[in-house]
Amino acid sequence: MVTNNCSECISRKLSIFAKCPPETLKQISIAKQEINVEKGEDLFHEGKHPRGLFCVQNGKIKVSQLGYDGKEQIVHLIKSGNTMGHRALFDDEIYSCSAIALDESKVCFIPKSAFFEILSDNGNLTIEIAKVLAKELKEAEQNITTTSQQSVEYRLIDTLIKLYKLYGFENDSSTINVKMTRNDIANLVGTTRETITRKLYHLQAKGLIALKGKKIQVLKKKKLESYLD
Amino acid sequence: MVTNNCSECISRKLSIFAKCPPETLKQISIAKQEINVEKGEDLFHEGKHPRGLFCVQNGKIKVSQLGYDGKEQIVHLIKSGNTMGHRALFDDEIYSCSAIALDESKVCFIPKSAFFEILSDNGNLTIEIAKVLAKELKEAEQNITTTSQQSVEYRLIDTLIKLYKLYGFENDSSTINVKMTRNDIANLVGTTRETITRKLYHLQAKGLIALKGKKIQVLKKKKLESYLD
DNA sequence: GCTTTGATGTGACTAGAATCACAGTTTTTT
DNA sequence: AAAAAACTGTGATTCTAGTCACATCAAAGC
Repeated sequence: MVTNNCSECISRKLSIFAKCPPETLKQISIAKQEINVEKGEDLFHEGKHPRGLFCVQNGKIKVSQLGYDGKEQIVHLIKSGNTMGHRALFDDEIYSCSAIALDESKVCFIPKSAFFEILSDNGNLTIEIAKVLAKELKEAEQNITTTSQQSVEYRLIDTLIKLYKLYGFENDSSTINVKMTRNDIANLVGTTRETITRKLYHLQAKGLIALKGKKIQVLKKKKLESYLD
Repeated sequence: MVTNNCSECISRKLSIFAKCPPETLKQISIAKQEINVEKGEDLFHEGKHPRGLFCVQNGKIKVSQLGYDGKEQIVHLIKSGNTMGHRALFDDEIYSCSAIALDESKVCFIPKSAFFEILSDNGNLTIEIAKVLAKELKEAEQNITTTSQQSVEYRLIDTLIKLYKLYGFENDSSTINVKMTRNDIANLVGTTRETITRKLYHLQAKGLIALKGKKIQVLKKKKLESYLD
């Protein structure tokens, strides 16, 4: 098995390890193992005990939790360079979320003990993690405000914008570069599948987007974004 | 002016500074200043630049943000020992929330520069903050799921339970020890004032609570909590 | 005291979105 | 290629909670 060195990982430059000195990267390279997940497979599961940190080399992953009646709520979307499981490692509890690949993904795993050793050798890294947590907390708080105050249509537009800001567009620079089912979109927006179907058609009828199977093409980006003002 | 030493502060034992060595406490005691706020006054305000960390000695404070049409959403409630502003300090942006006293409160303020100096001398403290952020993030994520999946009645019950778990009961061990307006409760639950009025009366009609002006007495704690199963 | 302001209660009405049921379509598996 | 499974679209219906309007009540100030 070839184990790649983190110093050569392009995704690293987007991650909390971006500014790590070579020694730290070496430590991580030795400690880590690489995992490939297929679309639909999970990396960790709600209720289980965290065993380490995940750092995504490439792919797309949804982090979601279940409501009391089993309905999924997606609380976070992950792309290259993002870490997963840092929340649970500090909270020191069982996972309150599951991570499921939306696409074939390559992920590095750093076991808990090795991770905390690396942290104790590198104080700046703890600060980087605090920054990520702070950013995620801000986003979550804004999400609460939006969810409890805005209509489904507003939240859907907000979500579409977040999707292309996160995963970008395809070569045509207008088709959002992610494949999600209507159900996934509903579980992200916080509504039902049927309502998402209707609202997407409504946005299409207004000429803002074009539906191409599971892909969504954004026709009027500026106008779409102006809806949030 | 008498400046109290943090080593003697009872609220400290509940705070991120609980396990700090005496040297660190001395540093903080010198750097901090004490602030008294009256009910309704604010400690910091959405849009302003963070200047430091707030640590609450006693009192009750709401942390809220405004939706696009000016409607308030309370995203956090604060009691003795809690810190405020840590999120903004790491996120390094303007405040996305305001902190307004629900009651007369005494708060210590540690300027940003002093705070980061103390952090660099004490690596464990950064970990404590990461733990707080992780806990708050978990709660925020669960809040998202509840808000987007549950009815107002469920969320109101959930909120009442959270209120007495946070602020406790009065001497009768049944009246929740906090005074909030119907509007505050609505902005916490994520609904309107009128709906909160109606739902509170409904819970009273069911014999679960008794309304005593701005105070709420919990008559059937077990039964109330069983609604969330 | 009286007055003003803010907070609360209540009814009538409306609408946005959930739910249910089923047909049609796409994707995956064998 | 056929069959099975998963996903999507659509209509009809229901209902929760938002909105509006106004009366009442409580608290704070002069």
